[in-house]
Amino acid sequence: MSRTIEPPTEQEMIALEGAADCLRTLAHPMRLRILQMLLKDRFRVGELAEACGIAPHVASEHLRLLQRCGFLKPLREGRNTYYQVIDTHVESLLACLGQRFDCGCPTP
Amino acid sequence: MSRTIEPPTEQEMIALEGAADCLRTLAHPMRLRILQMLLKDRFRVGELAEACGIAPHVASEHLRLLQRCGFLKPLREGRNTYYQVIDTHVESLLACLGQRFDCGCPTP
DNA sequence: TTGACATATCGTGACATCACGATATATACT
DNA sequence: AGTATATATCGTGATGTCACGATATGTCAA
Repeated sequence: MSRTIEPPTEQEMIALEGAADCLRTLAHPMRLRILQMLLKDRFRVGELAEACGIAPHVASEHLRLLQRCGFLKPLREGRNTYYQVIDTHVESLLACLGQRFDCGCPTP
Repeated sequence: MSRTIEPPTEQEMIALEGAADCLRTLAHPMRLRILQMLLKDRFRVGELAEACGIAPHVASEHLRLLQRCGFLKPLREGRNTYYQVIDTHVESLLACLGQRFDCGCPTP
């Protein structure tokens, strides 16, 4: 009946908080769609906004959040900003999601 | 420069919303820890609470949320309730997370 | 039946997230 | 310089999440 059960260590807590932070960032339909697209190609903010049916400045905010988690990197070209995925784990995460739902990485 | 860009269809939106819902549920340090533990063994509510350093009724609430996403199933035995993982995708999802952070599925 | 234990639910207040409009910056074109 | 385009940032109000205390249900044991 009694198993040795320990509360989480400081280190464990930090890792869990980090993972939860990233998941919270992923946990938005439009941010998922943005990542979906960026896994296939690079896109400008305006294009992503259009593809999500949202205003450009809202897309910009989503991109800022995704960037903060280290998923994306902006690449400025003239007055356009292209975003691209720089985290290799994003692809496998979205692939896992795609197995459970009809989204994530649409593997053709 | 111009690519054909379509706003998301109704069906895509539903899939994305569903995925985001589940991610939002996963996106909590204690829920992640609960899933970690339940992937290895079955535990009672009180044990999970102790392992997370939280009050039993708070753990119960987390379990309810995880259950609502179809991750868990309760198994009543007397006055104890054991929870177990019933979604096969949880393991691979947590494994992906574990690769990026020092958590998820601690594969020994 | 009464009391103790395990779990679940409810109401509440603190705090975070979200999208919007307005505005700011930065670059290109003329 | 002056204007248009592309992104980014800021302030705000609506809505959602979280943990807490109090309370309810459900089960065993005496």
